Amino acid sequence: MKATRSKTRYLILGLLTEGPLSGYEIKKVVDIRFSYFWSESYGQIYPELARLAQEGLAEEYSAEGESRKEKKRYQITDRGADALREWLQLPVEKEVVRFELLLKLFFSGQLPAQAVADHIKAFELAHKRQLELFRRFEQELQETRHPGDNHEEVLMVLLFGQKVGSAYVEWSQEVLKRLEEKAQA
Amino acid sequence: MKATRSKTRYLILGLLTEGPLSGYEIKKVVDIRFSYFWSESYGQIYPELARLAQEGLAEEYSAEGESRKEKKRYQITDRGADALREWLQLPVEKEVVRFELLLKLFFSGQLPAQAVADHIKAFELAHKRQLELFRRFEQELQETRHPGDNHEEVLMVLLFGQKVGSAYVEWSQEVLKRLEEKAQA
DNA sequence: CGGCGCATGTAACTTGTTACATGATTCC
DNA sequence: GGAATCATGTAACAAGTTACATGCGCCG
Repeated sequence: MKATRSKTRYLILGLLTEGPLSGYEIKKVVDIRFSYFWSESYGQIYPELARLAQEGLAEEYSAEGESRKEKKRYQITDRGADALREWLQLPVEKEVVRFELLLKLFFSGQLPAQAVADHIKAFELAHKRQLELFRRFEQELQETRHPGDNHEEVLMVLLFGQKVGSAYVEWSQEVLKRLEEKAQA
Repeated sequence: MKATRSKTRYLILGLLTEGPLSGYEIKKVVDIRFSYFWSESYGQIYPELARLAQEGLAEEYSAEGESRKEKKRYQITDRGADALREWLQLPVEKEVVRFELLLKLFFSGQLPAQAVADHIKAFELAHKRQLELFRRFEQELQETRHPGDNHEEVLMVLLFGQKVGSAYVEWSQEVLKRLEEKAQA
């Protein structure tokens, strides 16, 4: 059974439903907007765009007014939109996560207590910062919303980041407390 | 820069600190105990065990009393323990997560509301079940604890699963509520 | 005109999964 | 005796990252 087809193509098709984009722009959007739940590299994006074009799910787009060459934008085709919808309806595969931090915590008996605490603190700090970014992004969103966009969806995805991020931070604080108690015992 | 070395070897070394194990047993432990934050396949484990043995970080272990052949257990060497400790102290790399569910939610404008709700419900159910498993595992732990084991560490890792799992479930419920409101509007 | 950011792409590599081959042992 | 599970391993493939090559256009 070939369970997994790469999801890169559907990410691309999804983004193209909002308008034509180049490979470079796709990478930008993913890095900036999706960073907390997705990632893609150029090595994935460019070949996949070429495949999509070859299979007729996307096609090169030439702007009317703009004679800007050197920017190869693609737009989605009807067949591409069908393929996207089909995939959207398929059940979500079990997500595979790998938390190096938890591995290190699990085996931290081999280590001075301070070293583990440092790992946890770094994790806590990173996610506190991320929560701050979420907060700012949410405000930004409230100011620019207008009907017809996918605002509600964006907010629900954002809420995921916020809820999970908060759980990370709370957990960090609880664990740091326990590590301290343990050190004093 | 070659940032990432595979972490499989450190997982193995970590498990071997608690006693000799075979490849098959390692897979079992990871599947049962680590499933919510780690995964490994035989295709990773067996070759890595061979490499560890070749590099002198682990070695084949022959049980004294047991003449059970067909079971190739490995034990960690001093050099292996050093390598593990060294890795444990290195900063944790940024975890890469990919949530297909969020991708589908993000693009769900292309889809009937019911289809998205089904995805969320499946996610909610899966994590509710997982929380139930956590609860049972925690009880089991309380009954079998004794000094010298890595009980505190196990509990802290478990707490992560519980906190994050709860966040997943809460988020699901909030999103389902929003989807319903949206459908009625 | 030099450097930086924009932009496209690819080749080499690493990582990881899956499917298969093979055989022993256990339990019904 | 047949099914399930224990057990080890590998080969083929899929997925994904990184580093590099290349060149344009703009700004100071």
